[in-house]
Amino acid sequence: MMIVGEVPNVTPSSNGKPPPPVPTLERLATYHRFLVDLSHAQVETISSAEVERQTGINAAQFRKDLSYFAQFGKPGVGYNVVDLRDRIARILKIDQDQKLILVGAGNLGSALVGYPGLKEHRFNLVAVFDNNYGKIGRPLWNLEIMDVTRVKEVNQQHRARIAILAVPSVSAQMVTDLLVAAGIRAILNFAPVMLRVPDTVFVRNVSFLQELSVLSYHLSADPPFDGLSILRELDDHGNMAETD
Amino acid sequence: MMIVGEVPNVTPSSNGKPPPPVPTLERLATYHRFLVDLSHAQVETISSAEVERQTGINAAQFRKDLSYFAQFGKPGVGYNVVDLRDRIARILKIDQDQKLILVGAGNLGSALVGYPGLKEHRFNLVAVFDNNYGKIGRPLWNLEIMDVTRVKEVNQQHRARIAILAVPSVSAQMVTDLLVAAGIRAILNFAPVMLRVPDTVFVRNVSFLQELSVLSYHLSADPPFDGLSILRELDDHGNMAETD
DNA sequence: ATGCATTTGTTACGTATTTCACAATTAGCT
DNA sequence: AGCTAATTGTGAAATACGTAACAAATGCAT
Ligand SMILES: NC(=O)c1ccc[n+]([C@@H]2O[C@H](COP(=O)([O-])OP(=O)(O)OC[C@H]3O[C@@H](n4cnc5c(N)ncnc54)[C@H](O)[C@@H]3O)[C@@H](O)[C@H]2O)c1
Ligand SMILES: NC(=O)c1ccc[n+]([C@@H]2O[C@H](COP(=O)([O-])OP(=O)(O)OC[C@H]3O[C@@H](n4cnc5c(N)ncnc54)[C@H](O)[C@@H]3O)[C@@H](O)[C@H]2O)c1
Repeated sequence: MMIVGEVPNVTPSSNGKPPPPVPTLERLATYHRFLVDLSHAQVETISSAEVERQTGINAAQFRKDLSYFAQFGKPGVGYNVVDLRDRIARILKIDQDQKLILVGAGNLGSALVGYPGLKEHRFNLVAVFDNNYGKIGRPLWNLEIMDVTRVKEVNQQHRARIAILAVPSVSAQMVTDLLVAAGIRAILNFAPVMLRVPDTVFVRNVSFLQELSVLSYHLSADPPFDGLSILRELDDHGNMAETD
Repeated sequence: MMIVGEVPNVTPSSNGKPPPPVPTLERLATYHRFLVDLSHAQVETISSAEVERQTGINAAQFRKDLSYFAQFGKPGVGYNVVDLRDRIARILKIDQDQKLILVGAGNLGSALVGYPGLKEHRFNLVAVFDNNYGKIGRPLWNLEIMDVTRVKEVNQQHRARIAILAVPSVSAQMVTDLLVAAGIRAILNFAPVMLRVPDTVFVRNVSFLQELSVLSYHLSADPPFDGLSILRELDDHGNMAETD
């Protein structure tokens, strides 16, 4: 048994090479998004140095991240934007439709169900569940909210492997157990609790309160509001003037 | 100038000691939440070993995290739950009301405005902004949506230092510049883009698509849906049976 | 009061991740 | 074809982070 905060470092198709670090995988998704934008802007090729300039991610980091998978670029030239975009999509398996289910059709869950970014990344939300009888049977965007107790039965049809969990903290573990029993192998958890899952199941936690707390800490050295003194040093894009 | 993915490692009140790693700060927020729950359950004291059992975070890690700040526990006894909870709150500056503003009263923004967890952590949302004239002037929960062009003016009143950014990617940089000009020092960014900010401003990104992509990658070694074979090994809490 | 079982705080160690630095590769130019 | 400027891919060095191990501190039982 395992209690999960981070995803365990397992290699898909365990070969000889060292598995890519999880931070590399996270950045891969960032690169993908960035490359999508570049491709829309008709940019043909890009160098690692230019990636650094535009994203702030160190150029060597970018190259090393890619090196875990294959060779993508041409020395002296750079990377073909469309090619790299598609190859990263293949690595992350966001090049083909992937089914998702969601539990918890509340405030946050409803926002997620209507989020077009999911489709754009080929995540296909196929079912939404709740335990509130006032909600079950009602439509949410293009889906009908279903009884959470039917999740196993319903997922025998869909065979989704990823679930989004957007229920209150107190219910999160209970629902997780249902999801695991329904064959779910990966959970994106929005409740601020650590879930207990078998070690065959991956969990990633999203916690805004945690993020806000970290920001709050970082401000704690500062005066409550530094007035507008700093603003005099800023150009009209809000950036520091005169810095390289 | 700096383009931010992670928060730079600056110590509040730069003294001699090494600054706490950012992962430590993230876990601190997790401990705080956990301690709140324990205090509600009337638990008086807890040992690092028990923290490990209940959260999955290594006991030595827990002790080391705390050691960056002060001594909190008694050897042979453990930690006083309420005391530790409050001292972590002080470290993260979530022991006193902290003003927030939010830009982007869309799907996600609306869910966030109504999120009671904010108040519980003493984050006090004081103003909401949008650029859609159909929304400006309308109420959202207990606030009135204001014109984003007024953000600087309005924040001269409130003097909030933290902003939540929930606008579409294309607008994110533009709005960020307004926020910086309005004296905002920390941004929680939900748009899947890297923001350019002066290095006096902290940014943390929240990206579900990135999280989903990492999960997607981890499943890529597996068969599409591993049927129910695995379920035979699970007890009725969905946990692996017979694993230590 | 002493001894024992427990648990902390911290130093030392090990692993993971990032950054550096450079040989190797490519395209364009003459 | 050979030279040049640009840029990759990658081992090696540097940094950051996590884990283990243990002396010091505490409370409890006798
Ligand atoms: N709203 C936000 O902006 C926000 C932000 C950060 C984190 N979160 C977290 O996300 C989760 C959901 O937040 P929310 O604001 O949407 O809450 P909510 O109360 O609006 O929605 C929760 C939904 O879950 C359903 N639910 C409760 N128990 C259930 C169960 N056992 N099975 C199935 N469904 C069940 C409820 O009926 C409700 O529809 C919470 O854990 C919250 O802490 C929310
Ligand atoms: N909805 C989700 O569940 C979800 C999930 C992940 C990420 N996101 C991200 O969060 C952001 C918001 O998503 P959403 O679904 O709420 O979008 P949305 O379109 O529902 O809302 C965006 C809001 O921002 C406002 N806006 C646009 N330009 C603005 C500007 N220049 N100044 C002020 N306000 C402006 C719009 O009027 C709208 O009200 C997007 O970047 C999206 O990618 C959303």
